[in-house]
Amino acid sequence: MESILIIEDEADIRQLLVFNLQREGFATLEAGDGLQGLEMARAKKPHMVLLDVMLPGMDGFTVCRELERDPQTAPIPIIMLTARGEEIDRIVGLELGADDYVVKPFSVREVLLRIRAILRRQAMVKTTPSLSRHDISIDPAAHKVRVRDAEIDLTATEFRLLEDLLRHAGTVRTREQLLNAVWGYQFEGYARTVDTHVRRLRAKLGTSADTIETVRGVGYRAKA
Amino acid sequence: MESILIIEDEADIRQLLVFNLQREGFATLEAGDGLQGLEMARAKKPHMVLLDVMLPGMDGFTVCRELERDPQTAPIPIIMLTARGEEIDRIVGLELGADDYVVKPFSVREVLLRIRAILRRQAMVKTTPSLSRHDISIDPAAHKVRVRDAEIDLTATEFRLLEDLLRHAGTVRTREQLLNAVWGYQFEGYARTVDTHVRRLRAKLGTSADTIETVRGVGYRAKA
DNA sequence: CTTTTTTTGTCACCCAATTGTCACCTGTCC
DNA sequence: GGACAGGTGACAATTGGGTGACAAAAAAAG
Repeated sequence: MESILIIEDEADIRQLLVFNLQREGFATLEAGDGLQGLEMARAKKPHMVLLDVMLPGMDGFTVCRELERDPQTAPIPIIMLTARGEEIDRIVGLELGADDYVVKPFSVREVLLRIRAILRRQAMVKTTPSLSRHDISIDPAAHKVRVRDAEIDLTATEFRLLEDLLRHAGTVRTREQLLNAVWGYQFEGYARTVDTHVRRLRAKLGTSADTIETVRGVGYRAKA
Repeated sequence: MESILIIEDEADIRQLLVFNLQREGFATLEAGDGLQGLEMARAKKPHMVLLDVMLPGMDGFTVCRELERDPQTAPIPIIMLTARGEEIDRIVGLELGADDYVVKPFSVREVLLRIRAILRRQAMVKTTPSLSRHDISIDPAAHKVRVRDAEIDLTATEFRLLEDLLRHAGTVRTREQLLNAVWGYQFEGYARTVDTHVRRLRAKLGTSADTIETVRGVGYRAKA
């Protein structure tokens, strides 16, 4: 679960954020001043920091700079909370290495949107590498598949299925596992739906169809 | 070294700016009234102009307009110095082509930050390369698009959409990603707005419409 | 300022591709 | 042969994207 550290001296605002973030499924950490926040960030390595600019003791800019300086905490994205909407604050904040800022008074929705945007952006960076097994190579970013240099057309589901099998090449994947990975956890349906998709996939793979092996009584496996 | 022209009649303020800018490593040019400033800008082609609104003779707005009109000086960014903090001044100033403004009395730090911000922004635009894929070439700086040597007219949104797609040519972009990149992260609306804009974009691209491919169940992709 | 034009975001409808399901077939292993 | 697991063809339901229309919003013109 994603943990978020809130560094904010006003208890009301902290409460508000904590309540809403938890409701949205985030774990929260709280700090009432800059120094405490800095220490907590170092100790707990949260996935994100919401940082108020106006803080007693060490101000938000300083905290931000410190977080950026420590290689341990530098990768943690920071969203600045600023009371004044002046351009100057924005520039300074982003120059410091903050990833985004929200101007107070903010709507909780806005904060959530930005948190999600940043997390998504991060998730994207760890882009899945392309895979090659035998004559099949897939490029998840482009969503393209080539069999022996010929590009083939797969539907979205077929693509995810093939990707999962290749990613676990050499390992048997049960229908259950495939349903979870390809269809998602909430999928409740006919287990043999998998069979149908494997069939369609094999048909499109043509001569390389045998890359996907049937393991009788267990599931399917891509040749290692 | 970056040279900055200061057009300001009050000697004290000019002094203050000159002193601080030089300390920060900028070269400075000075003009005490509008006409002189205009001439100096034409003659010296500074990298930036700090322009007071209230000037004897020719006022700042007029100078600004003149600078914008002359192709020789038009690319030079202008920061307006205004005594009144009224919204109207700001709008007029920016409408005239000024890049930013600072309200007097200003802090030197603020002015420096804005100068740096603009120079950084410029550096960014400069390094934004123009793109070409297949028959389409776009020039982000000039905001122009050519399809097979014929210039076509795109709206702002269409342009950003095309730019994003081309910049990620060969990679599928989900509607979500496009909304983030083209519309901004705070956009929360109908995801299929993207579809409509893709349609409009394709219509304008004419024969090259197929450069933008639909990846069913995933998103859109520009041909690599 | 008001009016006009352009741009933009939504929506409803349509059609085709995709998908899940089932009944039936085939092969394998006992 | 019979039981069982998986393959297969067919098919209906669903989904996803294209499209035209439209009103709100923004920009430009007067």
